[in-house]
Amino acid sequence: MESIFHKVDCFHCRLAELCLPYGLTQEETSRLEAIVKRKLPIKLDEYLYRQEDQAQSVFTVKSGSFRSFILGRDGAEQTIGFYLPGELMGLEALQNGRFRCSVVALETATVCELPLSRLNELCGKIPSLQTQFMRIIGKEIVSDHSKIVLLGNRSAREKMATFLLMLSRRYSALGFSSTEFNLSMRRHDIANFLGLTIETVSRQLTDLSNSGIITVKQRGVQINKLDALKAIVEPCLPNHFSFTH
Amino acid sequence: MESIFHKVDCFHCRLAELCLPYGLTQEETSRLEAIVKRKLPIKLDEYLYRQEDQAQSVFTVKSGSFRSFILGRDGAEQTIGFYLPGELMGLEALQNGRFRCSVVALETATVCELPLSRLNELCGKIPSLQTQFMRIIGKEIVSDHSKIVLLGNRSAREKMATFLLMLSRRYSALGFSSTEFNLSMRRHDIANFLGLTIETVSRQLTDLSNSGIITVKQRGVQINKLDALKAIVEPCLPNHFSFTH
DNA sequence: CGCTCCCTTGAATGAGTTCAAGGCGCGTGG
DNA sequence: CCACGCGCCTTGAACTCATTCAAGGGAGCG
Repeated sequence: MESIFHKVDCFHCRLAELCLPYGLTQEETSRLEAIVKRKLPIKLDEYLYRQEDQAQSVFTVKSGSFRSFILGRDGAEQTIGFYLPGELMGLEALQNGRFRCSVVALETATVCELPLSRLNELCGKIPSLQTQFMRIIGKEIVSDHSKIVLLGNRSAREKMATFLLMLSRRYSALGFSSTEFNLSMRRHDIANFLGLTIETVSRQLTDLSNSGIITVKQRGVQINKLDALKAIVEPCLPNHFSFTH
Repeated sequence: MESIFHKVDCFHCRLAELCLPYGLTQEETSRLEAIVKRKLPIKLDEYLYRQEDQAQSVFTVKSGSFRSFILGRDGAEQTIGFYLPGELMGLEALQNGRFRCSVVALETATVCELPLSRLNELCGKIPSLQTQFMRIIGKEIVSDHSKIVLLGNRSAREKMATFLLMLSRRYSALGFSSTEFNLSMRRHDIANFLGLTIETVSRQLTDLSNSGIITVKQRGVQINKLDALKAIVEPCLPNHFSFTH
């Protein structure tokens, strides 16, 4: 039974420096480790949690990827974001202890579960954990603001290019190739996230492909002209922002 | 000189229960009060802070209102949000101590300045302050997600109706009328916030006005048929959300 | 009175959507 | 091993909602 759970070992986790243990001593890390709950792997299209669930915990992605979305009364979804390894999910629950969106796995994935009560408690005791938690929260807010900018006034082409560059950037931060990766999400998810239709996303991808900037093969994407892609996006970026790694 | 500064008295502040002191004892409140810095009033179109400024503090609105926006390299602005009394500004600085957007006053306004280092410190000492800070952060994240939903897949009419209802709701939480208020922002700001053009906003307002749902007179808005306005928006809302007060 | 800024209105244009059809890859079952 | 079906994606053509372009109105202020 034990073997199907992933091991909790924050200190040796390759994601530690993107995650809560960043900046903690080995001793502090093991105190954090002690509150992490093990969890069974989550399979494609399974829910990690659902909108309106009572929230006891937040979660970090250990492997695989997730999509979060909000469901309207009319049944329409709006995808809020995608989560890659090292990223923290469920922060919206800080408001009142309820999740305000649903999260599903885009592929088989594992997570670390962090009970909120114990995490808060520990933050009071370990100042550098408190600091790092705040940094992660700040990052979430900054990232949400970028999404607002993206959705607000950008053309389909700019949205698509930005989306690819954001992924490239995040994969590269994880030590993967920044020019070649697989999209774990469906076209439908991308479209919904970008505020476009699936047809528009498809057309944008073929356009970018036809101009030689990228190569698309199913879910696989290869960026051939990173500069050209950046050139599409650059004028929209705030000065403080850069896709240069 | 002293008289042009507003007095810091969190315990008697009418906004206390929307703000950080909520849930604190009188003694705890005065400890919080002690770290609040006085600040000169900010006039129309003046900056509270600018994108890329070093961030020593976060701010709560004491009176008046603000607009936050991100400036792109091409000079294009994207309005991120509007702030009314009791709301906390600058949380994005938690990421790395820099502001990631600019904030300008929409009218003469006053703020309470909270130095981040001292606030963090105090959060470690007062658990209920830590809790309330987290609640406010959670609220910010939830609100950003609502904006993403709003910008993602909504028609101009839905956007406009949602915008008016959001304001109505927030004014009512402040003890003002939920059916009659003045817009402190220009049409341009509304348009930019909603991802529309100024002309479209203008047309939507006249449409709503022509159908008798609202009355518009310059910046003044009166909601005549709250239900009709809600009916435009309802189908898009998540189940957990309600404009009922 | 004559500016300027802010907002409204009308008509033409266009980017993205909608509708419709077809293709491709993959798993299942004959 | 092939045939079939299904989910996912692409492509084309018509349409539509919001934008763009252009002009004018009205409040506030020197």
